[in-house]
Amino acid sequence: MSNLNPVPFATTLRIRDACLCLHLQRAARVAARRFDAAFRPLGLTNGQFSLMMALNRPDAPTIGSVAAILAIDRTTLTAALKPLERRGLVSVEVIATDRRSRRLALTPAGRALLAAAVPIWEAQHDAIERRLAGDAERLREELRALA
Amino acid sequence: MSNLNPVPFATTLRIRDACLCLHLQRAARVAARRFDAAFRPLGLTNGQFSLMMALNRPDAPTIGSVAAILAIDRTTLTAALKPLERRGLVSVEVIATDRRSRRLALTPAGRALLAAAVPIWEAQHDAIERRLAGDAERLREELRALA
DNA sequence: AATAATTAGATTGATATCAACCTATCTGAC
DNA sequence: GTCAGATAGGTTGATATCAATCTAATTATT
Repeated sequence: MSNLNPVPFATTLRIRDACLCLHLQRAARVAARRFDAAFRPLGLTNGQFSLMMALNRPDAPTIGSVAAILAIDRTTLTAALKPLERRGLVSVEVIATDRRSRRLALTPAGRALLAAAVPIWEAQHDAIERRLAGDAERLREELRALA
Repeated sequence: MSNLNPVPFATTLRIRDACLCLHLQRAARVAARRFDAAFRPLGLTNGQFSLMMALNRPDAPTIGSVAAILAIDRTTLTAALKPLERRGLVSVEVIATDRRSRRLALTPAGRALLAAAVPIWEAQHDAIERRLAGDAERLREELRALA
């Protein structure tokens, strides 16, 4: 009885072609692998690069605000900070005026590593933009609309 | 010495605005959360849905071919199959003519669950396409070019 | 037929991701 | 000042992700 109404193969093909979620996951995985490979000499992943870049601002942000910027769960960010803290690249401090909050900042070593990563990002990003059929800015707009 | 050449804040802003990798990760995470929430009553994630859909074809595919379709590592697929096998939704069998390979197939229960998931996908996908500023097909083309 | 090279997956270890649930802290209403 | 509600994070458990490394099986070379 459980396969009286199976999904027709034509439906599978239609969904596989159309599913923006799958297309996004695929493209995100490929891009992540590319950047991960490029950053590997520095011992960074693409996510760690984006996280550290989000901390490179005049006023040290909190966990919640960085999680919102990266569109990740707060608990994911808590976990992601651990290896960076262990390596002395990032500091996490309770804020005195609101002891619930944490102030996130790059250490000098973190700033130095980030500076070394920027040229790698430039090269990879140029390569990726060249692969696009059309306008990179329009793609970014669509991705922003989805996020 | 390690922060003699820090990354200027302007560079941070430029990279954060431009980085396609970050934009992709963000959009992929948001889309994943939406579909995960929609599929939750069925106990499926977006990735499990895409995986099962990839198995819904006349000729049972192998691990390597499905990994290529989904653009995931073979070892990731090996791990992803485990919970679906445990739940009796997917079967994994050694192929007699090439005992290195595995034949992946949906079970009757898997086909039934997939059929129940399709209307949920339809609704979510309509909602996502409505959020796009422009043409969904052009976005898919760009994502295909990147993957 | 023996052996080298290739191919298909599995295992291990590390990080990533989130839901569900928890604690600590702050703010507002009274 | 107390207490309820809201807010900021942390912890746990499950799955996701990949690199590095391994085994088993097949194919190609000789």
